[in-house]
Amino acid sequence: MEITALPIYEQIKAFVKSHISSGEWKPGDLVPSESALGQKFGVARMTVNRALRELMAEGMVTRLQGSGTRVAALHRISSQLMIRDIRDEVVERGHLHTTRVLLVAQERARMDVARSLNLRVGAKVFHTVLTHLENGVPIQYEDRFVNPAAAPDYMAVDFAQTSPTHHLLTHAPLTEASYNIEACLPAAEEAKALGIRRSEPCLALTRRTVSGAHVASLARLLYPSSRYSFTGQFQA
Amino acid sequence: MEITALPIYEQIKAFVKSHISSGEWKPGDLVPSESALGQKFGVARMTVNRALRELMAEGMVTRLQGSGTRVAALHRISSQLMIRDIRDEVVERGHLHTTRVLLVAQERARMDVARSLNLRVGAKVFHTVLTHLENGVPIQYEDRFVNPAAAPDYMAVDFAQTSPTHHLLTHAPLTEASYNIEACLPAAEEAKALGIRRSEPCLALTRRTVSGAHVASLARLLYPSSRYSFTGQFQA
DNA sequence: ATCTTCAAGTTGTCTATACAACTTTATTGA
DNA sequence: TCAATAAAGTTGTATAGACAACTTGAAGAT
Repeated sequence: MEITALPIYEQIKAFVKSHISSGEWKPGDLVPSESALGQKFGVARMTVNRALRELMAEGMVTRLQGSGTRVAALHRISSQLMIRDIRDEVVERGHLHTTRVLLVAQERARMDVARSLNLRVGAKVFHTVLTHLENGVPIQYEDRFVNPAAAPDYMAVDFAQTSPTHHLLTHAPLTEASYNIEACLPAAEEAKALGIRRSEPCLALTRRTVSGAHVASLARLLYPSSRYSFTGQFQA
Repeated sequence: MEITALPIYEQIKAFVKSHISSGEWKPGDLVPSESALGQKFGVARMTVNRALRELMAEGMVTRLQGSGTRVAALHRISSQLMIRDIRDEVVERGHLHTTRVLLVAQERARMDVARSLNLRVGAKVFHTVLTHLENGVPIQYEDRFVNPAAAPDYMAVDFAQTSPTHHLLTHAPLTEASYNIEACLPAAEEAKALGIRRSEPCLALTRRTVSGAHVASLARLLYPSSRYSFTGQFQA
């Protein structure tokens, strides 16, 4: 006896999933057609359609109009990645978050910055550099350029209270983002700001965010490997 | 004149998205109800339902039965992460993929390996070490332990032809995975195998995969920072 | 042999309706 | 005043059907 009767489309999803993860239906195999499954379960085709459509969105199957539904060859798995405030992250762990502001300035865009922000060389940009500390220990060095058009009030923010990420997320709604993660050794001033040796490797996350018509921000976030790593998990 | 007439539900999604990303509808605001949007667009409620349901799956809105649809507070953005074969990745770039096999052995599990694979200390495990080369240049050092229960034929694989990832994905359907990304400096033998200096930082991806009831594999993948970085993008 | 055409099967979208489940607000009753 | 009830509005699920768009393979024509 079931405690909670799952909706039919969920039952169908579970049925297909179980055949896939048991290995009975292998990558490339045809999954029964919508009408076949509809008959089998005694439901309308639209119900099966929803089940298979959601399985496709989850990357379990591929569908081709006119051809059929097949078990996906790649186990593409989506992990819920968030662009989130490191302040929230620290607080969530029950720790103390503090900030050390190293630079708040209005500058003229160098070529690389201008290209990333989609501005002309020499255009006004906001530039901030700061470190985020967890219980007094530096865990992130944040070097950020902001497009004034996307966040005109950025310079007025008290970064001791409000993180750049928080201000941007609330004042420049996020529409698109791209990132790059690499390993590197810190430059002299970065090592000094983080309180680590220059030989300690770091994760460098470079992120470019778009808000509406503007490229809002270009950030380089540096994490000492001894104090931070990216982690995640997915489930099929 | 439109070249391709988007499906109505896509048009509705675009309509709602544009109001959100323009900032006109702020986080927490009520989105018009399904029936209201249905009337506005002159379509059935089911069509609007699909649009809003997909927007919820994308994290743009939250929905509460009986209450309504609201603009999501957090811009949660999901990125499609893949567990894929590095061989495919290289071939897709139009380059030559080769493998250098350094170790294929049956061993007894050390404590850390046993714990990760959910086995007893001293249990039989398969252990492979190899480097993946792109156009002759080493780009990944792969150190992997495999649970014999999940992939009994693993030792018979010709790793010059078939990558460990490929064999595992096809013989031990993936149900769950967790990963950790960190920066590190290579050990002596790793640096040697990759042909880099010991001072060159690397990305280390540690991945644990589960297949059905078994923990299938524990892999440590090492990428020289000068030759590889993780990259991705999302779109709201 | 090769190309064309056609038929069957499949997925993609949309409708109009129905009822269930739930939330919120207003009304009623004690 | 407070609690219970009712009503209105909203989302969740499911149906039976319809037509469009597309793929595939078979039959037929050249």
